[in-house]
Amino acid sequence: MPELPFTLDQLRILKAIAAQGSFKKAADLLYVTQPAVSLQIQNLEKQLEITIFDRGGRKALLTEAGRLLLEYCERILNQCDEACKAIEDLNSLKGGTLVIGASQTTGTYLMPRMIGLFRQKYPEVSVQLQVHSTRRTGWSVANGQIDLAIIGGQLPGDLENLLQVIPYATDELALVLPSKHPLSNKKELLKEDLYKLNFVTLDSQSTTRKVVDKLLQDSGLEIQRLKIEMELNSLEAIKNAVQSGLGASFLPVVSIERELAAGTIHKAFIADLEVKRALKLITNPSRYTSRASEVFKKNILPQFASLDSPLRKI
Amino acid sequence: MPELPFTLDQLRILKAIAAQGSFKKAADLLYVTQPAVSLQIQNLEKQLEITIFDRGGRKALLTEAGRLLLEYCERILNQCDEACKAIEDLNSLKGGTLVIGASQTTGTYLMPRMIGLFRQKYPEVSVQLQVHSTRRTGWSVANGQIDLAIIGGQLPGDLENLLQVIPYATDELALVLPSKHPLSNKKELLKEDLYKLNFVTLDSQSTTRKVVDKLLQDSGLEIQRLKIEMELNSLEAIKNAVQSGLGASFLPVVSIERELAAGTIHKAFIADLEVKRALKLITNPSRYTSRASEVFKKNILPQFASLDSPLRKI
DNA sequence: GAGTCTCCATAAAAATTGATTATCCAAAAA
DNA sequence: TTTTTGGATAATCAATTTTTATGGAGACTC
Repeated sequence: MPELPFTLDQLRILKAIAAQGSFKKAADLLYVTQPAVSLQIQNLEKQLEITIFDRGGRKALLTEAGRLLLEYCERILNQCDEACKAIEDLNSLKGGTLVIGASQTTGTYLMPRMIGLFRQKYPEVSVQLQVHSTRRTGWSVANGQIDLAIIGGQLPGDLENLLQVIPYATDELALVLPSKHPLSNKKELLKEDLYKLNFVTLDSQSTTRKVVDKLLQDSGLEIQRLKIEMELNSLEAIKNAVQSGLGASFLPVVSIERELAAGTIHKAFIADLEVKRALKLITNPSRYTSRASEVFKKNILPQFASLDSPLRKI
Repeated sequence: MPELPFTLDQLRILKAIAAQGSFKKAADLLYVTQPAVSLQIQNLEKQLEITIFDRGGRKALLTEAGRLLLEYCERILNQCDEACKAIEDLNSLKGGTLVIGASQTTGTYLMPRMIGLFRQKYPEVSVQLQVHSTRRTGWSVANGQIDLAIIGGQLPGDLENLLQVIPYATDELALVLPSKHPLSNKKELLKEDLYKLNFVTLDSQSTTRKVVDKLLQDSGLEIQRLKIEMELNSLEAIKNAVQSGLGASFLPVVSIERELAAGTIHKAFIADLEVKRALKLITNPSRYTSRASEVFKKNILPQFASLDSPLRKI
């Protein structure tokens, strides 16, 4: 590993002298004394074993070696300036990348709106959204591939301790029926009515599915008695199936806002049963938090947080 | 003029850490202690107001800002390395340019051989030859446009003192006749025979012409009695004129070697008259001497110098 | 899970580097 | 000539950097 034969300061001085044609003027320009520039140039010449300036006449003129060095000097200093600007932009959120993680539901129905808001405020920060399972998202946050994420499922125990988990919002999983289903006229269903329905569900690996199963089970239902018409792996597909009258399903309300408004899907109420899950914000406290990430968490998320979230208070 | 927010040393350290994935290993690589590395990175982070490394785990990982900076860092350091190499090449004569000045005669007949020899030894140094009048060449040397030059005439007095003038070689100006000229049979001519000749000469502005006139005059000849058939401004043109039988001329022997060997031109000897002029090497002592110029003067010129030149002794 | 190791941070002391003031010298300008 | 200007040099002084020594936190080992 070779020693560096010059410093940026020396290059800066070299450039100044070349521009001003004089050691003294360069010194004035750089707000140092003339001996300082003299010594630095002498050091530079000694270290590179070249003569850079002809000091003979009234003006300090570059030698051939001097001209050669000046060329590189300008390039190097330009790169330095550019680097500074890039860093500044990053600091002032005029650049950089924010990587956000989310589970299927949040990623599909919530994040686009949030990211839109963020980009409106900081159009020069590029945002990347990664939709993965809770588990995978958790690991990505842990090893820094994702800056922050919102998940709806339960993290593996080891990650639970490693990451910072903040309750963020409550996501209601509504029971939805085809709008022309006989039961869609009843004001309120009973739990037992569920056994009469044909369900279209997410596949059993899905976090959302597990959450729903667990909540139903906790409320005293025997989930093996529920009839499952089919298992699909996309919420959109399930929505279409329900609208086509193929069956009922538990779907996040955020995912069916449009359909409810249009009346193509019916949301049913069940006595003594609310299927709700907590959405959680996860970050990695042991990692550097980018400015963009910070701002997203402080300014964007709270606007979508539920009232009981700690994020509301900020 | 903005302060530089980082030093090359810091960039070097940054690069080393990024490459090694560890502060300690970087320290070892750079032959410094680990705290030195730590502090420099801390300074860098403080000055740029960014976090560069996540120091959490086993390895030091770059943050987004770190990666951004590293990119510029590599570019900058590469430019530095390149600059060093270019300078080294210049020092070791593996690059650079040598600008040589010469008058018409030397430039045409002597320099090409010298430059050939030089380029054979240092093929990577590009050589530029500028053929101009003695006067103009002198000024070019004075203001540094030419590294060194060989002239055959007299410099203006002021330049004479400013420049270093070293006798370099003696250039004989031979009286040449058409080979079928009646006088070309005589073993030796008398001075008076010159009055019988028709001369083809360089134009009267030319340094060589002035030198010849002066030497003839000094030897007692009345130059206004010499018959001048025509004045041309090119030695080659004169050579052709002489070969065509149009007249006689005084020409530098170096310029007619080939013609003498071929017998197309006759060189006459004149009793008690030798027309010789001194070729002189001129350099500018108050200016930086490039390595190439140095080497040319020390190693190439002597091989072509006459025995009485100081350059021979080197 | 206690012990050990590794790696980074920190504090104080030592060394190196760089800047300044005060002259000096040489060359250009008057 | 004399004066002026620009650069070199020397000694002092200040700042930065490096080192030594030490502490603490996380990661492997048994």
